[in-house]
Amino acid sequence: MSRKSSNVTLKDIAAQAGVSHTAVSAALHGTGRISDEKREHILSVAKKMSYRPRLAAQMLRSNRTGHLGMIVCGVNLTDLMDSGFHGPIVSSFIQACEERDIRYHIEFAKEAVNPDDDFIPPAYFSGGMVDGALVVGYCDQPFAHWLEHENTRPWVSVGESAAYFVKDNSEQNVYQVAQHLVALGHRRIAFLHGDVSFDSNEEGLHGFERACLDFPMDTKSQWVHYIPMMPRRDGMHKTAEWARTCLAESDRPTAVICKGMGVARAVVSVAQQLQLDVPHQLSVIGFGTQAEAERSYPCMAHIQPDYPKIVHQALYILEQRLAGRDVANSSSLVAANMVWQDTVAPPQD
Amino acid sequence: MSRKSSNVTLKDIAAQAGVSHTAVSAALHGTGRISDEKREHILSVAKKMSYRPRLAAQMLRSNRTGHLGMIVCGVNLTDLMDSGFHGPIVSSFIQACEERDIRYHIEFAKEAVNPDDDFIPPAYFSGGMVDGALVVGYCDQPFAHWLEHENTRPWVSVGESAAYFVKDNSEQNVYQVAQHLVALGHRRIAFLHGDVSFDSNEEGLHGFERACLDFPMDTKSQWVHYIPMMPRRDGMHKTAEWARTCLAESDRPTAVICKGMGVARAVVSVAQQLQLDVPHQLSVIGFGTQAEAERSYPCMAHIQPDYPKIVHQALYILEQRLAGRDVANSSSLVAANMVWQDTVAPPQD
DNA sequence: ACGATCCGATCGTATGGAATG
DNA sequence: TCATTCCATACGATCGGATCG
Repeated sequence: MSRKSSNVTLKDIAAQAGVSHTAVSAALHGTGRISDEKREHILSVAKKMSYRPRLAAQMLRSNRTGHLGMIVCGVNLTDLMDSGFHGPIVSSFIQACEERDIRYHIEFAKEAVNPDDDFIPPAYFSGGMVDGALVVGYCDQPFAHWLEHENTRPWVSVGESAAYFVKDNSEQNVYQVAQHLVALGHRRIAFLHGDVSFDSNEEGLHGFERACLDFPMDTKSQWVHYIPMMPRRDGMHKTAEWARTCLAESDRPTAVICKGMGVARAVVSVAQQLQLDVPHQLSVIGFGTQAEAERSYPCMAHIQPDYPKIVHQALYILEQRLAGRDVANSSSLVAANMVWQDTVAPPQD
Repeated sequence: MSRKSSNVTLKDIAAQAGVSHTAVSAALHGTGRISDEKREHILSVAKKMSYRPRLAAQMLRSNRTGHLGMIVCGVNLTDLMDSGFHGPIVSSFIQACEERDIRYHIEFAKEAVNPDDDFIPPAYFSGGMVDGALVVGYCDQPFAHWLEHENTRPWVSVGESAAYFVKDNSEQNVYQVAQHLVALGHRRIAFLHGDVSFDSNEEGLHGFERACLDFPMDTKSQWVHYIPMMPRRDGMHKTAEWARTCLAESDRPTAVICKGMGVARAVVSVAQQLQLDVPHQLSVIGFGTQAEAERSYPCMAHIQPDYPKIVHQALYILEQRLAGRDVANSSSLVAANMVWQDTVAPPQD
């Protein structure tokens, strides 16, 4: 029976050390109800027997787990790691928890295939294996309802509005990118955006429109263009088509803001084929992570949501709620990091 | 006390339904010791009270968790998702488990900072929260020792040799890429490889060397070149430098095999600047995922380790061991998927 | 004798209160 | 009185054995 735990328990240590199992428990927890020399002895025995507490027993007994959860919604598992949002958020969460020695568990919300299926709540969260959780992305209706009405544990939303939430300030980010380009001398600026049914894309578009009103920018309707991202190859070809058309004209844009690093790469590639120098004759900026940007050649200027900070804020709010404290700011918008390397410069005539 | 579980238990349901708590348990499990009408009644009550079993209690009582673990080693958390290996493996594992309704937990091995620190075993694995685990990547010495001597649970290695392991067949993959290029008519083939202190890179290099012996290939020493990947920007610049030198010569290579998609992109970009047509005058292939390949323009030919299959095999072995069955093949090498789109063609004179 | 139902012990840990010196 | 030490119990689900009609 290879699955048998064969694990050392408190009793085993107690027997070995000649004390009661409660003494062992006390020793391991540093609750001061035991003499120093006995504690030391017990600890050494425990170490020798390589004792590991049984987490399930601890959780059951203490009715708190000391673990936090992350529930990821609305992402196709095939491209979790390619998602410009979910991937980095998950990654930042892991990193934040490891740094603070918080135990954590990540799970994925199951979306109902057809509407009359029973809703299946996230198992760890509803099974009491975590004290609270960050909920990432868009929750579908049954899940939102469940969170609201049947769930008693605290949670904080990441990326979507809710009672407690933290998200990227997409509107302001795009606005600032435009501002920066204008300050460099750009007037003709294009914006290739993503699906506006996603909040962040819609907000980004608003930011661009606001910039058009506030700054001396020339725009044409075909310069604000929607690129569908899926399937990916289509998206790339549509981008290239757009670029071949718009960049060939004499009053072509001098800068292009691209939602997505792939789109930005396609624009750069077409520009080079048209003998346009990047960045001096055309500046290009992509939304995406630093890693993606630096795997482009030339290294792409990029706007990267501050995922670590977003997660940090969300964890802070969650911990306040777990501690039963009131939270002053129940929501926050986090500014992105912008890096202007290699593909952005003042425009050249 | 918002953390209080406030969860419905078997007893609550029993009280509500006017039966004993064991009857409820029986009803929920379909162990046939209860009459159909009572079972139905109990189930309806349980549903109405939205009962969720307490996982910790189940695990404690039954001494088996029904959960599998994945322990990820030797990756800097900052670039988990950018790692061409760990990211896709984790992603495939999640997907495989979700598809099969296996519960799972992913954790990251803590590497000792200095050697005399006590080794900290992975908490979930050693805390009995999983029945067994896949161990991904290179385990450092203390961890390997712990797995071997202090651990009693079964595990299967992914990506490194061990008693039970599954990994990518890097040697054969590169060999086959070369074979394919030769068959297309290529003779002058370059290979930009990664750090050979990683097994997979070393094996890939061996595969290339074997191909050089077996097939009619012309090689020069500078065509087999090591590109350090970190820091990333340096890697890209070194690649570009190499390409500017080697692709300008009259007897330039007609095909380049690149370890890493960033490297491949840089080669394509320099080639285009040198007015070389890709793929007709230069074929380029990168190792990496389909998603990365399709975020390049033109879409990059690529070699993608078959991560889903690797994980599938590893899970199979693990499940065999958990069931106490003997495993016929305790190890396996998995062939990669190769896609020749857009950047590979027969050479043109 | 048999199906339906229930009781009680159990997993490993944590803790208030009792007993020890 | 006080510092130590230990006992009994509870957490929630499971399952062998006992009970009932």
